Parts: sequence; C-alpha cells; structure tokens
Amino acid sequence: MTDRQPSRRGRPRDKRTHDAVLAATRAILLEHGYPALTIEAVAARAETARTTVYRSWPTKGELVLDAAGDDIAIGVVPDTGSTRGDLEIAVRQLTEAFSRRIVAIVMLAVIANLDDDPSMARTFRDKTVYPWRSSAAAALERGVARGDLPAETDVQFLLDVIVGTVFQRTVINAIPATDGLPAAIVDLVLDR
Amino acid sequence: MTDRQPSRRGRPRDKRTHDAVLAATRAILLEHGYPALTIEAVAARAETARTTVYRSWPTKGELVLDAAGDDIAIGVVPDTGSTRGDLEIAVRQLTEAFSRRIVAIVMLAVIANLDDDPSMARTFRDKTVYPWRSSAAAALERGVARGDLPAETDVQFLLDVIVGTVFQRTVINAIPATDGLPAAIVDLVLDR
Amino acid sequence: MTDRQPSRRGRPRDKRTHDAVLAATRAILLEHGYPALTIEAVAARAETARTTVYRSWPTKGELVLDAAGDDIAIGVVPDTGSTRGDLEIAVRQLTEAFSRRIVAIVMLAVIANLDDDPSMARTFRDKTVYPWRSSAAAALERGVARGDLPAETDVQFLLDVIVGTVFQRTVINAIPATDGLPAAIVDLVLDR
Amino acid sequence: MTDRQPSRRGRPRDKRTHDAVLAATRAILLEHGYPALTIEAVAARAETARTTVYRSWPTKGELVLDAAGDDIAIGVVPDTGSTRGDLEIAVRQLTEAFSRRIVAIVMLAVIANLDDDPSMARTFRDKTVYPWRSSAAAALERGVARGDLPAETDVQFLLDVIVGTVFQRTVINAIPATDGLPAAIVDLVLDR
DNA sequence: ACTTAAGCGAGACGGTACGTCTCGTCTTAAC
DNA sequence: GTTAAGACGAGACGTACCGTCTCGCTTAAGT
Repeated sequence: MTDRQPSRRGRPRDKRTHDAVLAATRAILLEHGYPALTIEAVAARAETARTTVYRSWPTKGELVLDAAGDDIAIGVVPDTGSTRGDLEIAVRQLTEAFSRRIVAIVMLAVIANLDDDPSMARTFRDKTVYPWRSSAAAALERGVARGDLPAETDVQFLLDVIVGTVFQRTVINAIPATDGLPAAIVDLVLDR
Repeated sequence: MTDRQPSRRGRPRDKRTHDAVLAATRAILLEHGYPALTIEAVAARAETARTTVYRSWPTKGELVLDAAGDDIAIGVVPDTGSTRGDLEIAVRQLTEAFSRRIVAIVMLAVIANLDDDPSMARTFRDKTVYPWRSSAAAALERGVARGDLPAETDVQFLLDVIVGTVFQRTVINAIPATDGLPAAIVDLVLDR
Repeated sequence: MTDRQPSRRGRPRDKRTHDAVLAATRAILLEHGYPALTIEAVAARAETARTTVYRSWPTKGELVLDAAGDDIAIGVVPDTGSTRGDLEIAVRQLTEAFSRRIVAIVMLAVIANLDDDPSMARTFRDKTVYPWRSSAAAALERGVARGDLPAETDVQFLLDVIVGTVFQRTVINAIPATDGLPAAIVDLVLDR
Repeated sequence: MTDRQPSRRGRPRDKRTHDAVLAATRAILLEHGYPALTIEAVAARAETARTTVYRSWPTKGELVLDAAGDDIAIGVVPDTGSTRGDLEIAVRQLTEAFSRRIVAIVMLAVIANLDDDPSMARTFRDKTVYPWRSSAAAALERGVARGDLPAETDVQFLLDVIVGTVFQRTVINAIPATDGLPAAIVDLVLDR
C-alpha cells in the first residue's frame, strides 16, 4: 500500500522487518492508543532503526493505516432481495466494525488529524467507509425501486443518519452494541 | 474556573494576564487548530511565562475548555407547546452550534483525547451537551405525553440519532448546514 | 566564558551540572580526542540531558575552549633584563604548552574547524596565543633596543619562526621536546 | 591506486566513473572544504552509487589524497651549485605549494586527522613532503660540505624551521606569500 | 505601615521525540 | 565481478515542547 511501483532495482525491502514494524504498530495502538504511537516506540518494539520506519512510511498516518490493514474493513452490503434484510445486515456490519477496538482507535486517530493531515482521512474513507457506503447506497436505492422507501428519499442523508447514529453510540458514548440497535435504526429508516 | 478555593491571602491572580492567556488560546485554536496549541505558543502569544499558564490550567484540556467558554454553548430547548416546533428548534440549535468553527475544533480535540484524557470529554459534555440534551429529552417526553410520539419511544436513542446525524453532516462531512437538514431530521423522528 | 551578562532573572545555572559537563568534555578529549567528542557522549558522561549542554554551549567550539579553560594557557614572557634569558623562557613556555596533550588536541580541533568555525580560532588565539605572543614581541623589542637584535628586525616574522618551528616539532612531528630545542631556536634568532 | 591486485576476471572498473568520483571530490574540497566532503555528496556529484566509491577508496583519507593527486606535489630541490640559490628555490617551492588552496585544504585535513587516521598523514608525507624534504636536506648538506653552513648544523632542525615558518605564515596566519619571505628565511638559516 | 503569602516573569533542568543526515554494510538485478 | 540502486541498522545532529524547579520581584490583603 505504501510503495507506488515496487521498483525492481536495488536491495528489496526486508519483508520480516516490514512485518515486524506493522505488528509493533498494531500492538502499540491496541495497548496504548494512538497518542502513544511514536516512531521511536514502534522502532524499538520492532527491534529496528527509526530510519527504517521512516523509509517505508513517511507519515504516521500511512503507517497506522497500513498496519491496520484489513482489520479496519467494514465490508460490503449484499443484495439478498429484501430491503429490510439488506439494511439490517448493513447496520450490523457497521456496528460490528465500529465496536472493534482497532477501528475505534484508528477513527480517533483520523479525527485527530482531520485538518492536520487530510490525506489520512481520505485514505481511511477510501479503504474503509467507501465500499460499505456505496453498497449500502445501492441497497437503499433498491428499496426505493421496490417501493419500500419513498421515491423522493435522500439516500446520502439516510446514510449519514445510519453512520452518525452508530458512531455516536458505539464510539462516542461507548455503549456496547446490542441487537436492538440495528433493528431500531432500520425501523427508523424504513417504517414511515 | 479552575482553582477550588481561591484563598484570600497573597497576591491575587492578575486578571489581565489571565484573559490574555485565554484570548491567545482562542486565537491559536482558530488560526492553527488544536494540534498546534502548545503551552509554549500560548504563553508566547499572551506575552507571559509558561509557568503562569500551568498555574491556572494544569492540563491542556482545561485550558481549551476554559478558553472556549460560552462560545461552545449549544443552548437549551424551549417549551413552546409544539412538539415539532420544539424539535426543530432543538436541531437548529445543534446544527448552528456544530457549524461554529470553534465548536468543531474543540469537539475534534475532545474526541481525539477520548481515551487519553476522559475528564476533558466529561467536562465538555457537562458544559455543553448536557444542558441541550436534557432539555431536548424533555421536549421528546412532552411529545410522548402528547401522543406525538409512540409511548414506547426510546428517547436516548433518538437523541443519539439527532446528535450523530448532525455531527456526521456538519463536522465529519463538513457539509454546510441548510434549512433542509433540521426539517429532514425532525421528519425522521416524528413522522411514523 | 560562555554567558555574557549572567542575568539575575530566572533560575540560576546549576554549577554542579555545569562543572560535570566541562569535566566530561575534558575527559573525552583526553581519552578519545576531538573527533570522538559528540554532544551525545558529553551529556551521557556528565549524566545530564543533551539539551542542557546545548543551552550553555551552542557550538562544540565554545564547549571545548571553555572546558580546556586555563589548561591551554601558554603564559606571559617576563622581563628579566636579559634578551637571551627572556627568549629562552619564551620558547620553553611554548614547547611546554604545545607538549601538553590537551593543548595539542585543542589545537587540532581549532585547525579542523579553521574555515568551518573561524570564531573558535579567534577565541583560541585571544585566550592562548595572544598573551604569549604580545609579551614575546615586547621581549624581542627590548632586545632590539638593547642592540641584541638588529634595528631592522621583523618581530612578527621572528615570532612566526618560533611558533612555527615549535608547532612543527612538537605537534606535527611529535618529537619529544628536549632542552636543546629552545636553545637552538634562540641561537637561530639571536646569533647573527 | 588503491586496490592491490587489479584482478583480470570479471567486468573491469569503469575509468570514467572512477575519474568522475575524483573530479567530484576535488570540486567539493575546493568549493566547500574537507568537513563538507561526505561520501554521500561525492557519489551524488559524480552521479554514481555510494558503494562504488567505497569499493575503490575504503577511507575518506585515501579518496582525498588520490583526488588531490599531483596537485599537492611540492617539487624537488635542484642542485644549481649555489647553496643560497638552492635554498631560495626550496623555500619558494614550499611557499608556492602551501599557498595553493587545495594544498592548504588537504594539509588541514591531514592535521585534523593526525591521531585519528595516522595513515593519512603518512601517505601525505610520503607523497608530498618527503621528496621535497630529502632533496632540501641534500641541499643543506651540500652547503655544509661547501662551508656555507657550520659543520655541526642540525639539518632536520633547519628543515623544521623552514617548513614550520612557511606553514605558520601561509596556512595558519593566511598571510599572502611575498618575495620577502623566502629571502628572510634563507637569511635566517645561512647568515651566521 | 508592615508583614507575608501568593502570583508573576524568567529561565534552567532532565527528558522525550522529532525528522534528517551520514555512515559503512548488505543484497539484488543488470551488464 | 563490477556497477547502479537502494534497503538496512546505527548514531548523532539540532530543535521543539514537555512539566518541574528555582529564583527575585511585585502586589495587595490582613494585621
């Protein structure tokens, strides 16, 4: 994710070192959170030199997102033929993802750097939110097509409602997700 | 705001210095954001010593929240007799507040420090969110009493929907608030 | 030597730390030479922080010259009434000084930084060479007045002969100084 | 110049690269001095890889002396039949050499590394000082044989006087060499 | 009016982390 | 077997802030 064209010239990256750095990053994030994630600490934990870390990941943002890897993926909403079913799956995917410690930590990091390093937010969105969001949008549109939702439905608005509510609950208020939440959200969106 | 018992003996705090520090803090927050807010920079801008800042505000969180002062207040939802009217006012208060630059900056700071400095989040909640939230809860409960909302309504859940949606729109997605947003949210909550 | 006006404001310098740094510097210079003198090593040996060293001595040159202190002084040529006697003392002072390990090390450091940090050379000259050189010039001038040296004597040239020869012998060629050297040099200068 | 047996097997060294490195070294020495001479900079300027430099010149000293090449030669004192004439030529050769920017730079580098890298000093001596010094010694000995110098003359001492004085004047004090200097030095050595 | 506790400014202290530079070595593909 | 390319671990650089700690000076309330 980091190297553009992995250039065939010169000594290749040492995969074991590379992986050790990513593992160290994940460990520190999970154990102590993003504010404690210093390049110094990562290098020490990975038993390598600080310069080696800088070589592959010029910014902390890139390191964090690379280290998080697929652990922060949210998923893609399927098309089961049922609007309510699809949406319940969609919300469940979201609550499940936002409840994962690593996801919450990375989101807080992204927010902390929002106007400092906007590229981090962009990467996070592209890697994580976008696939879910566009497939969820498709599910809502199918619902509109089927007549389960009014024709004038503002899909993006509903997505913000869903994401915002789940974020508020699980991350900000740290309320453990229950089965009730997805149902309640879907009710809100559909039943009217 | 910070010291418990302001002891009658000795030289009293210098109000002009105190205010200069708060002004410097606000200025830096607005001009460069929270990550650039160092005690060093605040003291320099206020033309005072670092120690003077530390004396009154042991942590950056306290300083920021004290400096933001009433600029981050959201307001209290009135009782106009109309459920829809009250809620529209409530949402409008929220969008207006979250659209203020200083509020967004402080909220992002609070969230970034969520598990690093939970006291900051608590203070922010108490000073800012709680008054609005409890009065908005009252409005919803009046709505239930009036029969505008079903008896089994989960008030806290609806508040999370409202807050989460507005936060998502205005702060995360940075979509300029329009009149349509409050109406849409109220529709979502009421019409069913 | 480092602080201009020792400013009465603020916390005073910690003399023990200060002295420890100078002692560490001297020790490293004598044990490992100037190229091994890193601020890192000095701080470690003095058991203090790197920043503390930088605070008092912005450049390595200032640190070295301050640490060497009076150990690199050469002395002042006396006026005993005898031209030959004064000159022999003068040359002996020089050979003795240039034979001291600390002096040789500092001179090499000064030379290494000649065009990199000319201020170091200047300070070294002022502290060390100048007092000797001006008093030796006086001795030569007394010799001219007495008729022990020709009236047209180029005093500065003779001083360069003396300094250059001693430097060449003791520092460059590392020939242990013998009593013969001062005598030979004085003969060269006087007997003609 | 550096590698022992230039092995017949495999790809031969690229002469153009080799020369480019030496040229880059000379350029950096003249433009920025010895302290700025990093292998990094040399390789960059020669548009080659760092490793290529290391392969041919394991130490900076070898590189510098190889790059300086004949530009730091001093010359050999001729035998013209006249003691005074030979010595004047000898001193003139020395002042001319020490006045060359590249010579001064290399000499300062050699001196700065005196006890750090003694092999550099040795090589410099052998390549540069020794030919001049032994031929100048011969000139002095011819002078003794002719009776122009006393029988008990310490030839090595006089050579140190000459070298030391010229070094002091031209390199340390950076006094532009005049015709007067050689004459004055020869007078000092001969007239007595 | 005099004492005196506390605030103020200045600045030193030990410390952590930064991001960069250079080192000398090592590993690979290409020639 | 050299060359170009570039990664590697290492170490030092000089800087920015941190939060703490003296200091001498100032200020006003309480005696």
